[in-house]
Amino acid sequence: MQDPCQAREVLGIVGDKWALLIVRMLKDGPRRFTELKRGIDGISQRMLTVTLRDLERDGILTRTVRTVMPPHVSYELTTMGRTLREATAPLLEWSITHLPHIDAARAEYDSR
Amino acid sequence: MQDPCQAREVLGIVGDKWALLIVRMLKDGPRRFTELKRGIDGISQRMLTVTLRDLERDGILTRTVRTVMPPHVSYELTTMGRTLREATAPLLEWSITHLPHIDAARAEYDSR
DNA sequence: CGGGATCCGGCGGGATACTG
DNA sequence: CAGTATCCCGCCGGATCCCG
Repeated sequence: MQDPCQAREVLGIVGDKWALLIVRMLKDGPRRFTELKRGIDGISQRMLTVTLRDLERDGILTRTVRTVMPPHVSYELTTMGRTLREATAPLLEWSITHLPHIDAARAEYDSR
Repeated sequence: MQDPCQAREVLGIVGDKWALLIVRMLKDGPRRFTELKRGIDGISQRMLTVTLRDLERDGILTRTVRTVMPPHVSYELTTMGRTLREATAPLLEWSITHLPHIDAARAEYDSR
């Protein structure tokens, strides 16, 4: 709670603008690569791949490959991933409720 | 809760790796520029200025200037800023408790 | 003290083409 | 379908100098 250095490391995960969106998309169970790509508006296939690898490396999610044709790869939150998802839930709720205020504040700031 | 587009906008704030650290530093009341610079390890003067401006623009904090010599500028969370701080608290707690696990997961992943 | 202005190097990340 | 590989541009952000 009082160690800023530790907090900084985690912001390497959380600060990634795609990571939290991926974690959020996995909250109701495993998803396939293409499902994630369709569900996360604007993400390139490259960034989806890279971010998924990072999250797998960090132990946030697991990658399961079914070697058939066509391939079938699914991603699922680990136990730790689910706790992360819970920890970020308040933040996402905050987002929804306060975005109008933020937009208003910006508009007013810019008008000066 | 179910609008990913809105969530993305807020990640513009949260995704900034310095923003949350600044918000966190202001949780116990107003701080001066130099206090923040000293308190946030590794931040450059430029990024501190830029990030503070952005947060002011978004209505997260206020900037108060006392025109004396030497100048005295203090930053303080707005009401909305304090709610953001509360919303991010679980995430910071999560950080502290899970960082060892993340490091372990990384080490194991890299060893393969 | 708390910035603003400028320069510039690195890399984040998009677009495209190719594979098992 | 789920990637990898390559190219390449933009801008993030550090370093430095100046100012009220």
